[in-house]
Amino acid sequence: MGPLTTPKKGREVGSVDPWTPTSNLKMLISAASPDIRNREKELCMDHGGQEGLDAIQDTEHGESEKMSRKEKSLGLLCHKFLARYPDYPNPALNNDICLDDVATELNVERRRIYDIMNVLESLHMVSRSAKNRYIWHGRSKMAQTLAILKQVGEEHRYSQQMQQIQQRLLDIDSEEKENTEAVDLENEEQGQKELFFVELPGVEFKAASVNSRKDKSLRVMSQKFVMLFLVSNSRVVSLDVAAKILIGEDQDADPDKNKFKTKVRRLYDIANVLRSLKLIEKVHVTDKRGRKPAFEWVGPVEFPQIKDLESFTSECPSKKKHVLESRACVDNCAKKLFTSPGAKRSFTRHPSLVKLAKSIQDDRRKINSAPSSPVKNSFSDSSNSDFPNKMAQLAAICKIQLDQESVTKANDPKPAPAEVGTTASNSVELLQAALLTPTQDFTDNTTVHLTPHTQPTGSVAYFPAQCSPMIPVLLPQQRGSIPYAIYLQPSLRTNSLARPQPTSLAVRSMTFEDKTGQSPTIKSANKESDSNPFMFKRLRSDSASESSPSKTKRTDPNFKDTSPKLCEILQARFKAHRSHPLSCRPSPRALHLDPEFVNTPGGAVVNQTLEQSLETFLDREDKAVNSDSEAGLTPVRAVPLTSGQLQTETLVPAGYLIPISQQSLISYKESKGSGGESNKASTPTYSIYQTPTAGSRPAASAQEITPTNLRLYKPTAATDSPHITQQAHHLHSPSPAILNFTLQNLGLISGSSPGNAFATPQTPERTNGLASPLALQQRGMVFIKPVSPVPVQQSVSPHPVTLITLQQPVMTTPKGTALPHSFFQTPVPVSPLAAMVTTGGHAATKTVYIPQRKLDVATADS
DNA sequence: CCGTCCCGCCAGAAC
DNA sequence: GTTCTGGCGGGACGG
Repeated sequence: MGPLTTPKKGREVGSVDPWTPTSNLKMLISAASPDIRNREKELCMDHGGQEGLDAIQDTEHGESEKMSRKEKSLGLLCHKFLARYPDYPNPALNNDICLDDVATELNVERRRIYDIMNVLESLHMVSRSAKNRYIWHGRSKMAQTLAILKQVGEEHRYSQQMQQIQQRLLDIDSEEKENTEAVDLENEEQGQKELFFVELPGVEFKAASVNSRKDKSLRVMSQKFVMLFLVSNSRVVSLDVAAKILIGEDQDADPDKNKFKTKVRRLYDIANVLRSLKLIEKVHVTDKRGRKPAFEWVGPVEFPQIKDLESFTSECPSKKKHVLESRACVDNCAKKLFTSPGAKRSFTRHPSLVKLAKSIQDDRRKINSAPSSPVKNSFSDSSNSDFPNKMAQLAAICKIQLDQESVTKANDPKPAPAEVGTTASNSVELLQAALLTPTQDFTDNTTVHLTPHTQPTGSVAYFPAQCSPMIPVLLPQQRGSIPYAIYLQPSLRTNSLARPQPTSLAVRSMTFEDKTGQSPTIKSANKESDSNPFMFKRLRSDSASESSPSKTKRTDPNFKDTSPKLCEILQARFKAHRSHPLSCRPSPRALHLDPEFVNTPGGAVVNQTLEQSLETFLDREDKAVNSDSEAGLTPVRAVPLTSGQLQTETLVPAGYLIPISQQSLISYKESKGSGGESNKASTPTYSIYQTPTAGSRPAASAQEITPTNLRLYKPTAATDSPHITQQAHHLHSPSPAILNFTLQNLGLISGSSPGNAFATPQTPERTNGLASPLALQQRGMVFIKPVSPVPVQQSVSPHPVTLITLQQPVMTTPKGTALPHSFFQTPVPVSPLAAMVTTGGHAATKTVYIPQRKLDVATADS
């Protein structure tokens, strides 16, 4: 904690006060920065020179009471605080910050510390690790954070808003109301958006539990405020304009004066901290009206990282992009994902992962032993460990899928129809979905979490989450050769970034919960009604497009959660066939979960956890199916492919179609094997949870699973190999990258492959039935929603949707993409996630964004 | 008088 | 119930 402060001079030492150290720091700081100097001068240094030190000391130790207001200012306090920590802390060291200690040492009330911490947290200079604790990150994440904030700000059109507001103020002057129009426009366009807390890639995590506070308004406000600077050309933002923009977003209307005043007060609080950070300086702008207080950005303007981020954020997020673009995005995502898969490497790279792995394993053990326990802590760990697994799984899956596909195609042309929803595009979709989801989720809350790549864990989480959401929505179609993935966005929202991030968040937050077991059950039982309101909403929204963005978004998070869960669920279902409901602890989830943070608004949601998400996911699917049919939406149809694969068509009004290589197919293993029951049944879910994957073999599950599945699904496939599959994919799939990826994975896969629980169970049933009929489908199948039409599905579902089969393998069609999707889907949440993750650590985040963008785009299009 | 913004009440979330 | 967080706005301070 205090190391920084260490050195002190005699004087300080002499001074008994706790301040001493601080004062030294101050001194240093002031020396370093003019701003500070000035400030301090005012406070302490008045006398002059050398004395400054003395003065400071004196003042400080003097008494708190005596101190003038200035001496007690938040800015000065922040300086003191900052002086205690290095700008670029050694991550290896313990950078814990204990609020109590800080408050005591700085001799201030805790309340004040919160103000500082909230602003610092908004810049990711600290992250909350637990109740009274924060972890100091210093400026190590600053560039990335600013880059992201800039992007988010751009997406929100802050610069435009600022201009509009300025015009209003100036032009019309205060009196005219005309502004309203502008405002309205803004609201309309932006409306949804609102922001979310933007999270950063690596950081996050912290204590899941802790994260949820409802608002975090100061944090969000701080980020928005910073965005304004980053977005504006002049780098100067007047206080009133900033206040208005911030007010507008939060709540429209009027609230006026008081509200404005309050906002301004807060802005001063934030500004003081930012000034201490030397990111802004106070200035004055003079317009018609006169001189107004304003702040000028004096921090960094360009961020190297941006590229990456952009790739993630901007690209994906970009809302505007056309569908085609979305495609591109997808590809990008896929690439990223794949690359990440290169993952293993990445794994190795990330030390954190390695470290985590152990802990994760431990956690898993714990989890297994104690199903009910949530394990927040483990999450992060588990997540980390999962990554590799996931990666492996993905690879394995890819391979398997390819093999299967090849095999199936070659050997069995049988119709996959049996399977409910098979979608080639699964993997892709998943990815996309994942991406999208986040966005949606966030919209509601307004906080965007960026969890980018940096941390694998987090990324992992993201993917899954992302995937899950997407999936439900999307239905890949494999018509002929054209594959598309459709992403449904409930509502398109402007905030692309937000969405994605949220997803990630959700995932992390999800971490898991005990609930899963229950919820799943319930859901399965009631798929429609209860379980997933979210799902429905999403679906609806997507399909119908009506739903409010926020809702959708929320849903997304769920999805995310679900995604991993889905995998599990699938597994569970499989197992369910066997039957067992267990409590499940989702070890795997834990993996995903990364606690990241989830700042999302609905922190709670996050917590809900994987289980829920899974449930939701399932539900969604079901719902989706149902809803589609019921609502008239067209959900996805299962169309028999030549090979017998089913294609799902989704009708999603709002959704976007993204061409994907093949989309993942979704198959419903269960349907075959267990038939509809599984789907319906929550049982499966249970089983899922219990199963294996999650619980029992956390780590292994992911990786192993894949392979296993493959085997199970199609032993044959193995033989064939990817080539065939590939070919097929190629036809369909557009992205070579994916293919490559898959190929690689295949190779990888071969390597790893322990069987998975999933696989096993499924094997018997499915293998036979499924295999033949649905080569592709089987493999990849992820499933999806299907509409009634689908033959196979019926068993599963009429509910359609849900299906998710475990099958991971399927993916083939879509080539690379497909594979990935399948991974996601298939493998239990975790595995897929893992895959995602791998890629993702970095990519993941980005990926996420992409989807969002797509969504956005879609929306736009739609 | 007005820009700043300290201070701390108090509600809500987290234990 | 207690503790932690943090929204919020009265009203003081300083120019």
